[in-house]
Amino acid sequence: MKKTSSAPNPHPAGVQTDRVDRAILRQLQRDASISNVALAEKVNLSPPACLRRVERLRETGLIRATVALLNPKALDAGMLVLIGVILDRSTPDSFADFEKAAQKVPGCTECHVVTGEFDFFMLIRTRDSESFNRLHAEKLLYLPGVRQIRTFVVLREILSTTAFPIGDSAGARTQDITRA
Amino acid sequence: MKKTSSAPNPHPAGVQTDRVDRAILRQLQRDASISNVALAEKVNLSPPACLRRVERLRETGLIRATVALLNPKALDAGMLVLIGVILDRSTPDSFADFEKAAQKVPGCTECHVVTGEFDFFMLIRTRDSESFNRLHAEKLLYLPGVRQIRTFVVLREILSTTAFPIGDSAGARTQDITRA
DNA sequence: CTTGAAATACTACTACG
DNA sequence: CGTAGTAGTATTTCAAG
Repeated sequence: MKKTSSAPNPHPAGVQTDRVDRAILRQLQRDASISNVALAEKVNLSPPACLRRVERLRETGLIRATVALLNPKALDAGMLVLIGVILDRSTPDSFADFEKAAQKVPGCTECHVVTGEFDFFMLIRTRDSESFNRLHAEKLLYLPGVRQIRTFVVLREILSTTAFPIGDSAGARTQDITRA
Repeated sequence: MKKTSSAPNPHPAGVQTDRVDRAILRQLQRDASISNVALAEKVNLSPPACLRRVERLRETGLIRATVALLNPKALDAGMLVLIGVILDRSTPDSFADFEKAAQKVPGCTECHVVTGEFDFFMLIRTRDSESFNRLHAEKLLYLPGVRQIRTFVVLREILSTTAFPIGDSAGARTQDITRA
C-alpha cells in the first residue's frame, strides 16, 4: 500500500516531501521575501498550487517560521560570544535547572546540551565587551549549578547563515541509508 | 539641523533608528510573514508609511534578509555538531586558507574566528553520526593547516533562535555609553 | 489527492495633499 | 505622514486530470 499523503503526519520527521517541495524550501530558506507568483514560476507551478504547498509545509512544521535576519552590528548587538559551561554535578535536576535559567539570559540565541568537555554550549549576542562583562558577572556566573564557564569571544564572523543543504531524498531515505 | 532622513547612510553601524523602526524590527525578526497592513497597525502607522520604513530598513542593511527557518530534523539535517579548530601555525596565510576552505564545508552554517583555546569555531548540520563521520574523515581533517579538531556533538537543542534583543537606544547611543 | 483556470477580495504600491 | 486611487497579488471556488 502506497498512498501518497492520506494520513496527515503530526511528527515532523515523518512528513513526505517531493522534489517540488524541496525546491520551494531551498528557495524560501534563501529568500522568503519573494512573491508567491514568482516562487510558483521558479518551481514550475501555478500560483494556487504553489501557495497550497507552502501552507502545507507550514502546517506540517517543515517551515518553522519566516523571519527577518537583522544586522547585529547596527543594532547594538555587534559582539558575539560563545561560552562552554561545565556543571557542578551531572544530575537530572542540575541540567533541568540550568536549561530553564539559560533561556532567560538576555542575548542568548542558542543553547545546546553537548558531549565532550562541556555540558552546555551557548551563543550570546551583546553590544560590546563592557556589556558582556556585565552579563558575565551579573547573570552567567549566577546560573544554577555552574562549575566553570569558558568564554570564546568571536573576533570575526566568517560565515553565518540559517540555511542548510536539503537532501534529495527527504521522505525517500531508503535509497541513501545503505550508501555508507 | 535635524533633518529626518536626507542622507542615506551606507554604513550599517551609522544608521538612525527611532522607536517605531525598532518596533518594526522586533516584530519582523519574530515573524516576517505578517502583512504590511497588520504590521502597520501594530506600530500605529498607516500602511504606506510602514512600508516605506521597511523598505528603508532593507536598503540601509538593517534587515539583511527575510528567510524561512526550516525544521532540520525533518530534512535530513537533524544532527548538529560544534567543532573547535586549532591551526598548526598562527600566520595570516594559515588563517586565510582555512577561512576560504571552511566556507565550502557542506552543512557548515557558522564559522567564526575566536579567542581562547581554539582558532575557529564552527557549527555543522548533518544527517546523523554516520554522515558526520564521513564529513569528518573526508573533509574536516583535510582542511588546510589544521592541527586539532575538537568535536562537540549536540545532544539537545535547548534554545535556537535568530532573534536578539533590540536596544532602546540604537542610533542614540550617547545616552547609554557612559552608563557603565 | 493534486493541479490549473477564472473570479473575488485584499494588499502592495503610487501620487498627491 | 496620511488619504485616495490604481495595479498587482493572494486567496477562494470550481472543474479536470
